[in-house]
Amino acid sequence: MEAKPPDHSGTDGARRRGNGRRARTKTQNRDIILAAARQVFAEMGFAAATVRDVIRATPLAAGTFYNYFKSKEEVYQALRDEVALAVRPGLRARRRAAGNAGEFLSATFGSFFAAALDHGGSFAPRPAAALRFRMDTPEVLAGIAELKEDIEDAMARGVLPPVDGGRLATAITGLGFELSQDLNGPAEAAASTDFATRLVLGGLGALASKA
Amino acid sequence: MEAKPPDHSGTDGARRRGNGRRARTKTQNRDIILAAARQVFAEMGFAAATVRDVIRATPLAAGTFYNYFKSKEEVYQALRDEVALAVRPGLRARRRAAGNAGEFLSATFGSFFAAALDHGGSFAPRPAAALRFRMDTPEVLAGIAELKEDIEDAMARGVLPPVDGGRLATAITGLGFELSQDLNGPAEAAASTDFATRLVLGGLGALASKA
Amino acid sequence: MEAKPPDHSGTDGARRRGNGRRARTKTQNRDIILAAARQVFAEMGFAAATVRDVIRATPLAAGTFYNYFKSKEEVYQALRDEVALAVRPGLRARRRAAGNAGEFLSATFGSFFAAALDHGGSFAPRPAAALRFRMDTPEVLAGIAELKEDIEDAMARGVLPPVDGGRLATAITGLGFELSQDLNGPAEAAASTDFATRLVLGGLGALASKA
Amino acid sequence: MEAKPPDHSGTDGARRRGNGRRARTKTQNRDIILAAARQVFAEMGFAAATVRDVIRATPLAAGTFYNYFKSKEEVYQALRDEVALAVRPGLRARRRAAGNAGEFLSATFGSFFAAALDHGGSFAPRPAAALRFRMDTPEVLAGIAELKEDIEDAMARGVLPPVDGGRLATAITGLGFELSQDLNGPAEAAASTDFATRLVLGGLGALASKA
DNA sequence: TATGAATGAGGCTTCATTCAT
DNA sequence: AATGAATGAAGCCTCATTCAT
Repeated sequence: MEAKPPDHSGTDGARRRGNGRRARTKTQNRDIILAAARQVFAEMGFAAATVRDVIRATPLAAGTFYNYFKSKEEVYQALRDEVALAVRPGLRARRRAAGNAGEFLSATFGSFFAAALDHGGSFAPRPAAALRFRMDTPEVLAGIAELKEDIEDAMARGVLPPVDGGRLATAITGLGFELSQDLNGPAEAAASTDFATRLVLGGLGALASKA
Repeated sequence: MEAKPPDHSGTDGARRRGNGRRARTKTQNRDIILAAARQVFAEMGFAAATVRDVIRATPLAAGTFYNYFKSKEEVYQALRDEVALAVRPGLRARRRAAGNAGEFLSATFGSFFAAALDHGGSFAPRPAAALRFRMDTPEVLAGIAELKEDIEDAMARGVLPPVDGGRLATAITGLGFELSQDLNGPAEAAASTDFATRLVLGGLGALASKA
Repeated sequence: MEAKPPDHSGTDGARRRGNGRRARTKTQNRDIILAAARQVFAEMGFAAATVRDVIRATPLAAGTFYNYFKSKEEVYQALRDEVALAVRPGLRARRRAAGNAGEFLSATFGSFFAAALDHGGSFAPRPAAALRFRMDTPEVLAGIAELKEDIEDAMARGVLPPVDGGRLATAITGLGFELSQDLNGPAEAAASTDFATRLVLGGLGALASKA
Repeated sequence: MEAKPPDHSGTDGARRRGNGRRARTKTQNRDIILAAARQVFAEMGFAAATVRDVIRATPLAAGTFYNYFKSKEEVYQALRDEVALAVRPGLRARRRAAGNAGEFLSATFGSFFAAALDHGGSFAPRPAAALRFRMDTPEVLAGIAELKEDIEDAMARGVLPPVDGGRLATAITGLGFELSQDLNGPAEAAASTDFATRLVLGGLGALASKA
């Protein structure tokens, strides 16, 4: 129970005043943790990640995490909120503005593959145990939910034919993830966008003529 | 080091009351573990489940687990392989016998969803924190490779139109896994099979007319 | 989550077979923990002691503790039970056999000071923060409860006069503890026994003649 | 490093709404902490209480605690000293003025129990796991030393019989602390005073007739 | 083979304490 | 002085895995 005073001196005498721990402001630290969490969740998946993993991806001390979040889940929530505010409005807008199914789909797949590329292999296989995991990070789950909504909206507007919206969203999601695994550059992203868009576009026609 | 099923019932077949030597038939323990693992993974999700959880769902001792599997991942693999082994041979035959794209696709998706259903939740998402994951075990990877071969074979036979075979296989795989996550009964499996088959069928038409 | 295998090889090649960890049997380990707990509780008091403190006073690994007890409190219970069975029956017998108040009291104080001496300063001041703590270890609490019972029994038998039994037990307890703090040898124990016995004996007379 | 009461109200006397400079009178924070500590110790026991608990029971910031006290123990000491300072001078006077042993003892025990009562549970045992403890802070030790002096003085004056003065002081101390643990109101304090006084009074007669 | 106790790494969280502001 | 975020030691406990029997 007797805590020893933490050793702040360290081994480098240049640490003092100004660029020490006070160089990191409160808001900065929150962002540092969020950034680390995003990366860690992307790399090893939310379920496999531990709070310690997040902390380790940070210059901060273990206890500092708990000044900002009570648990891994709470970080997750914050990430959701953040992404919801930052990434998705644009995609939503494009989808909502889509005048036809092709625009809707190419916006969707194009964004998805672009994001996958940006995340530099975030969705790619891990070496761990030679297994391939695919984790739904916060933004992904939120994105799926939005996709579902947008599909329903598009159907209501006549932009998409009236097919099974839930399955369509699921199908698009699966297509997107699987095709994003092997992306190796913008050219492939474009080709995959084209492929997926046409596949689903054609499929929609077939589904609509029957349903 | 690879887990091998025990071949003999050992020396204490009379240990359990009531059914004599049947109580210790070979590979029984392996099956006990697999059954427990399937249930535990289904109940709490693969990521959240621990080896201990699996053992606890078993009448066996902790050490016994390691006579059969090296890790949780290996059990999972075995669970997957079980499906693959049961499903693949028949699937291959049906695909090779397919006279048109619809038969090819419905055989593929139908088998896949049936297997997913049989495996009662092995693929299904877990509540909240236990997010979705997917593992490509060797057997599964082999299954995907087979799909690719079969697609090429079908194209050569004119059963499928000449599109990008690699992407088509990938697309079908993604569609299959994603749609299999939410299956809740045979009716849904049939509906998903129908949906996926028509989607890809229509898509193939669209892709073919351009490519 | 990936645990590395514990290093059992150590640095001494003579560790193997026979005198390794299997040299400690299950029951022995339970006793080892109990003995360590008794000492730790006596040294620093139950409330201040941690499970880690107990483990550290042991050659066992941290996790082993939890094979035997769920918590500090559970050890405490076990200690109570143990002491109840081992130490106190003799004292009880002597008190119950006491033919007069003097015998009752000298048995009580004599046992107490002997135990204090045996415990080699268990009740003595700690250097910690220059404060003196007096903790009621399990045996102490149980002993106090028994003292109360025995007093009532003795009053019923006419061995003790009918005074306030609760306060008498408390008074004897306080006297015992305080006098035991400065004991430096058997001679002092005897002198303190004599002093306390006569003090209370005389006091009883005075209390009885008024009450 | 010793905690000193702050002497000035500082520069921001107008900081709290409503009562101007009175809001920041000197030593106010020290008293706030002491009051919070008294309550927290009473509620959860000294051992279980943490500095954080005390701070949380306060409107003050964590760091402020350390402007006044170095540790939990120091707060406890201050709490004790408070009593001692309030009680000792009067007690001394009464003891020195005592014309007989009864007056001497009832003054001693009466003051002690009254103080214990005033301190509302500071000495009382906590539920279950938080066991009893007693601390002899410098002030308390000084009080005991004073008792010893007063006893010798009383013996010299013939007010107390010539018995072992050291042991008598110790006995009175132990009696006092132990009986003070269970006090629940003024009536009990009076009863305990009466009980202890008569017990020791009678005991003194017995000890004297032998010694 | 099966058993299950032992192991110790490591996850989670809270704590006492410091220190820039 | 007062603040309160940062720190990291250390408590608690569970886990995967080993190994003597």
